[in-house]
Amino acid sequence: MSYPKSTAFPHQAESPSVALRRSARAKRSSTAGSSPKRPTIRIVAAKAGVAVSTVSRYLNDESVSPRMKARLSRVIASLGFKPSRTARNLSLGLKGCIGVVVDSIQDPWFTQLLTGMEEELQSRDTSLMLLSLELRDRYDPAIAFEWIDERRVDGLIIAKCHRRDKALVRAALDAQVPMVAIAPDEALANVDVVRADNIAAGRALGAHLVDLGHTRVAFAGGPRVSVESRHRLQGLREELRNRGIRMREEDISFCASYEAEEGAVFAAAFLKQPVRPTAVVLGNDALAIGFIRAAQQRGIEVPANLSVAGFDGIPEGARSWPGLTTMAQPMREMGRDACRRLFTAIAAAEERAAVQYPMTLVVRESTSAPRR
Amino acid sequence: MSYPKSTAFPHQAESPSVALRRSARAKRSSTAGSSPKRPTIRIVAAKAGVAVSTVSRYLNDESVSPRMKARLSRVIASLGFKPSRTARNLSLGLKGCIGVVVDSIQDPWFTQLLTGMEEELQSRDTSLMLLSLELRDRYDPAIAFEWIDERRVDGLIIAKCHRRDKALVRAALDAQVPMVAIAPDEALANVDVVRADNIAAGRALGAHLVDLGHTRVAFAGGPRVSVESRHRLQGLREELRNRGIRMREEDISFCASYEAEEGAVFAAAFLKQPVRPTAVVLGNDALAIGFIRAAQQRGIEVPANLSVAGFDGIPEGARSWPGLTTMAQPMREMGRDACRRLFTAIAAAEERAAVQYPMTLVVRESTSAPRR
DNA sequence: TTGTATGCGTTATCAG
DNA sequence: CTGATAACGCATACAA
Repeated sequence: MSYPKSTAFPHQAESPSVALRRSARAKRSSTAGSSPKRPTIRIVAAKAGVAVSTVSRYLNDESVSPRMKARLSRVIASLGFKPSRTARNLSLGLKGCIGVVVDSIQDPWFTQLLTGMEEELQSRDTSLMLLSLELRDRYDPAIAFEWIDERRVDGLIIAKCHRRDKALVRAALDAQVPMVAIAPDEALANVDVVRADNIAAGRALGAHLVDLGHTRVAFAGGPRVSVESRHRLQGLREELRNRGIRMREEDISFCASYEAEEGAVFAAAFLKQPVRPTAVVLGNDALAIGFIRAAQQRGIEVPANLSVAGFDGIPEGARSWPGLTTMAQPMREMGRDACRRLFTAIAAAEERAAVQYPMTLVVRESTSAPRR
Repeated sequence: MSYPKSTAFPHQAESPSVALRRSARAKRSSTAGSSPKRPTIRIVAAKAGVAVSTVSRYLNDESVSPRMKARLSRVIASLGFKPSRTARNLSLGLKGCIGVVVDSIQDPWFTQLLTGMEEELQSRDTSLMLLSLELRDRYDPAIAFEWIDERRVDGLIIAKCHRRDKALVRAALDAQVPMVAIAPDEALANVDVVRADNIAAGRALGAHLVDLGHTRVAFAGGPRVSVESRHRLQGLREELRNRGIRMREEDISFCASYEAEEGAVFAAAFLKQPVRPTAVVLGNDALAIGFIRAAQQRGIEVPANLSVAGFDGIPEGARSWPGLTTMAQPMREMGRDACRRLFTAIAAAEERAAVQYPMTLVVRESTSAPRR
C-alpha cells in the first residue's frame, strides 16, 4: 500500500519552463477543435461592427453612447465574451497579483485574516502569493525582497510586522510598492495600517475581570517591544485603576514570543508563586492556550483556581476545555479592509492612513469569580 | 479610539477597473524618471547585439551556442534583467495562477497543506486563488465554476473533495482544466489523487492500542460515505482481528461531519453507556478534540478513564491537554506533491495517477493503558 | 545555431 | 463619441 519512493516524485525531473512550453505548443498545434477558443475583444468588435477601442472603452470608461452600450452588451452576452485578465495586466503594466507576508501561514490568527482577503480578492479577480517568513525554521525574507525588486506583485500586505521586518518595509517604500500592514508590532510611518483598538480591548477585559470580583490581576504580554501588547496592558491597567485597583509591577511580565510554548514557559514561573493573582491576562490567545495547558498539566483548575483570558478570538479557543475567554478581533473584516486599502494604494499613491477596529468580549469558561 | 463607520470603508465607492486604469495612466505619464523602468528582452537583445528570439531561446530552450550563452548571461546579469511573467503567460496562453478549492480555509488540516503548496508555488513563481466553498455559511461553488468556464486558472486543486463536488469535478474534466484532488472522500476516476494510506494508518493505531492493553475499542468516523473513514476503520478492524480482537458492531458509528462539534455530539451518546470500550478512535483530529472537550466537560478523565486517538496530526492536537495521540499525515509534502502533479498535468495531459503517503504514529497524552 | 516577422488580447494615444 | 494604430514583453513559425 505504501508508495515506492522512486515513482512518487517523478515531477522534479523536468524544469518548469520546459514543461510549460510544451503545453503551449500542444495547444496551438491541436487545432482539432477540441478547445473552442474563447472570443477576444477583436471578435466582439468585428461582430458588432465597431473598433476594438470602442469595445475596450465600453469595458472600462463606459464613455460610450447608450445605443452602443446596448449593442455591445448584446454581442458580448451572445458571444460569452470574458476579457483576458492577463492581456489587460500586460497592457496596464500590472501583475494581477498581490503578495501576502506573514511569519507563519499556520498561525490561526492569520488564517482568519486570509479568509477576509479571499473574499475581497475574489471580487477583484486578483490572485495572491503567500510567503511564510519562517517557513524553513529560520527568518528568511529573501523572497519578499525578490517580489519587491522584481516587481512581481502589485502590492504587499504584511501581517504582524515586527522590528526585524523594517528592512522589508523600507525596501517596499523605496521601490514604491504599495503596502498595507496589519497589526504591526511597532508604529510605522508612511504605511497604511490596519489594527484593532488594543487599548479599548484591554479596558474591556479589565472591566470583565473586576466585575467578576478579581482584585489582583496579572498580565503577561508577547515580546516587550510589541506595541500591541503594550497597548493591551495599558488599557487593562487604566481600567483597573479606574476601579480602584493598582496593578503590581511584579505581576507584569512579557514573553519571548506570541507562541503557545512561551505561554507554558511563563506558566511554569508564574505558578511557582506561593501567593498569586486570581486572574491572569495573556498577550494573546496562543499564549493563553499554552498557559492553560501547562496549568492543567500541574493540576491547576481553570477557572476554579485561576481565571485566564487572552486576546484575538481564534477558533481554537472555543474548542478547548475550558473555552477561552478572550477579546476577539474582527479578523475577517480587517483582512478585507487591508485588501481594499491596498487596491486604492495601487490605483493612486494617496496619503497613508491608519484604522483601528473595535474588539468584542467573548466570555467562555476560562474566567469566573475568584474563590473566596 | 474606535473608528467612525463613515470613514472606515471609503474603498467601495470606486469600481476596481476604473481605479486600476488610473494607476496605469499615472505610471506612463510620470516619466519623471521616478520609476527606473525594468529592462525588457528587447533591451537585452540590443545590448548583446542579437535578436530577441535568441534571448528568448536562451531563457527557455537553452538551444544556444556556448559562446552566446556566456555573452547573454553577462548582459542579463549586468542589466539585472528579469523576464516578465505576465507577458510570458499572455504569449503562452496561460494565467500563471492556479485555483485552490476547499470547504474552509480555516480548517487546520488545510492550513498545513497550504504551507506545502506555498513552497512549491514560490519556486515556480505562480500565484494562487483561494476559494472556501462554505465561506458564506452555505455551499457555494459558483466561483469555482466561473474559474473553469472562463479559464481563469491554469489548473485546480481540490482538497477533501466530497460527493457534492462531483459536478465541479465533471465541469473541470469537460473543460479540460487540469485537476488534482487531495484526500477526496470518494474514489475519483480520471483525476490525479494524492492521499494518505489510511488503511495502514488504521492498522498502526490499532496496534498502538492493543499494545497498551486495550481489548475493546470503539470507532467513530466522519460521514459514512467518506472513503477515508471507511479505510481507517478497515485498517483498525484488521489489526485488531489479527491480534485476536473482534470489534463489535455497536462500537462502530459515524458522525455527520468531520467537525469538532460532531465529535462532541458523539461523545454525548457514547458516554451514556454504562459499560463502554476503554479506547475510542475518532475519524480525525477535529472530531477527537471535540470529543475530548465534551468528555472533560462531563468530568471524564482522558486517558485515565478513556483513551482517545485521532487521525491527521493537526498542530492543535499538540497544544491541548491532554495532547492528542494521532496518526499524522505528511501534509506539507502532500501539498507540494499536489502542486507538482498539477504542473505536470498542465504541461501535458498525461495519464492520471494516485499516490498514497504513509502516516506516522504520534503518541501524546490522550492514550494510555486501560484501568484494570 | 541565429535572425525575421508575426501573434498573444488588451489599453492608450491621437485623429476624426 | 468613435476609429485606427502603436504599444505592452515575450514566444514561435519559418527562413537563413
